[in-house]
Amino acid sequence: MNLFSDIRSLVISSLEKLQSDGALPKGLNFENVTVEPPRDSSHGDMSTNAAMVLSKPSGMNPRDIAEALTVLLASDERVISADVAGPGFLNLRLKQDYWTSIIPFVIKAGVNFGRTTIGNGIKVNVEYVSANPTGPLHVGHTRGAVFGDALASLLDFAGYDVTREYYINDGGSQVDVLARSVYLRYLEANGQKVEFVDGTYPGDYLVDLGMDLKNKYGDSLVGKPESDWIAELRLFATEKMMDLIREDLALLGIQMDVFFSEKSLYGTGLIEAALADLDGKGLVYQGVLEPPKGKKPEDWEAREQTLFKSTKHGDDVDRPIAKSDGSWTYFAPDIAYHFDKVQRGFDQLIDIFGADHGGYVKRMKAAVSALSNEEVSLDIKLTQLVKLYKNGEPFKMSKRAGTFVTLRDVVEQVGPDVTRFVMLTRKNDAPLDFDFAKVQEQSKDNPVFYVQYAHARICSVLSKAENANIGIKANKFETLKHPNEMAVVKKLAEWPRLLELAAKHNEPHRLAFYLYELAGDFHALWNMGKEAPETRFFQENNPNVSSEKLAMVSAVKLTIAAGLTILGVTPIDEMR
RNA sequence: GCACCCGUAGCUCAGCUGGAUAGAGCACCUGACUUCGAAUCAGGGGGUCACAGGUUCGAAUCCUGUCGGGUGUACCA
Repeated sequence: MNLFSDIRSLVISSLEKLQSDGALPKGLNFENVTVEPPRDSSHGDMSTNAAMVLSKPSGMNPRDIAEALTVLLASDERVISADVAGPGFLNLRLKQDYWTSIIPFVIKAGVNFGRTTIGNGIKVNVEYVSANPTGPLHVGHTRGAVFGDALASLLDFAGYDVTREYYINDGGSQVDVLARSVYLRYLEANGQKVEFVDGTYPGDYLVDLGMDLKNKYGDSLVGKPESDWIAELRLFATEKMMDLIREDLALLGIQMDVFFSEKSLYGTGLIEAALADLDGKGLVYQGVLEPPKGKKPEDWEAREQTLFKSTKHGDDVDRPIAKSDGSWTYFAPDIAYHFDKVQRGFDQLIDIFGADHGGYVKRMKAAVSALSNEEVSLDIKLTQLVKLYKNGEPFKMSKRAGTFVTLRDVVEQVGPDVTRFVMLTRKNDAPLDFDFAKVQEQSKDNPVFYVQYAHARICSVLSKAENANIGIKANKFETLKHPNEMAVVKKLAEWPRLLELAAKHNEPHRLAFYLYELAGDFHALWNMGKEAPETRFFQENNPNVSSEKLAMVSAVKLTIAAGLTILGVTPIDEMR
């Protein structure tokens, strides 16, 4: 139930009536006609731009269209008044009982309030995290993990058929580095003194793996050449690391549907098949790239490589898919991976990258565009840096020394709910400050708390009412009249619309901001009960009025719960 | 050099498909607790939406250019 789309339907059907009456030309496109809450509530309850967007295509004055439209709209039983304002805005005031009809609907829908079918079962693949399997997830991965997971839930709620996917980069040279690092730990377990040089991973999360290897092989690998153990250790270490990463994700309540191994693309003909597809479209050639301008020309050497003509699909330069020695670049298996996604029948692909991978956006989009004949869309969302603080002081981390802040560190300190919500209080492409002290603070300064507190307050008053045997009214809300009460009810009515927009733009942070606003409207109403006792939700001597107000706050509670659930945050009943 | 992201109140940020007088929070000032949970609320001051052009009925939003910040820039993944 979306009151805004209901009224939009009314506007559209009224426009059609004007057409059949000859007051408006036929063949107009109504796609851009919107019905939305006006910025300033003094203008009315809902506002439509119909007259303005149809002015040019119909060749009519916007005010003339608006005037004709008001007559039809004003005759609808839900409408109190329809006025033309400004250049041709049409402002509607709607009856109180139309707004309050949302309340029983919310109560019936529960945490499914706002669930829609606009996704229409479209198959969407959301790929996120996809961290190298060389260590535990750190705080930067956490943001991508939370964002991707919330986005996946949001799309699911909006009626898409969602697959959550993780691409394991287990095919490249960083896995050799991992294997060598584990080998060093193995030597250490055998009593040798070792040094972690040039690019090996010094983190102590590999100590246990060294011990495991010692238990398995004794000292039989000590002093053996790399060729004897590297393949075995690669496999062993990546499996262990993926176990670790799966555990880390589970701490945040994240469960992937698919873990896709890069390695599985090698030696199976899949890379060759993807590149053959591009070749068949005339997009692969042998060539030499221009040197990049403004950067270390002294290192530059002209090399002939296999290139993908990504410029044909919007990229700035063509991209190498094979090195000069003939082996694949990183891009080649990535092309094959996205080819596989296309072949699995997804209608839309979404990749979540860290902002430091922004340079790959155009080439990946070019690849998907080429591979799918422009039929599958790829949206790439970049998540910006997370800056850590503790009481306002920056929190240093150094990957070189192996002392980075892990996902586990964060979740164990502040809990999964706080971690998730805070990560969503910024738009994905804006940097985020994460202060360990602040996010645990129980004050208005902390949006997680503020929203949870509203939910808990409602639970508290509902349980009081229950003890007094006062129920929740199911229809006919006649006493909800105060502007602050109506503000809350109207806010509730906005939820389905907001959800659709958030899903359409792939922006789950909008839910977090909405919940903060809804909680604010609720807290304001609550406090009003001090000065105006007749607005209190629970009034023992007036069960009828109470049951209406309690129904309203129940609806607020359920909407908060619905929103938090999509974001992966548990609503809390009590905070004492 | 080029590409992408960003520039909105003193600070941190929202701002919907281009829509009306640009909004929150923090901080600052003033007020509200014998309370349906004051961990909250009400009110106040605070803006050249980086700058300059353009598109149009209308621009923080779209286009071009300039300035400033971040990220990335051919045989790493």
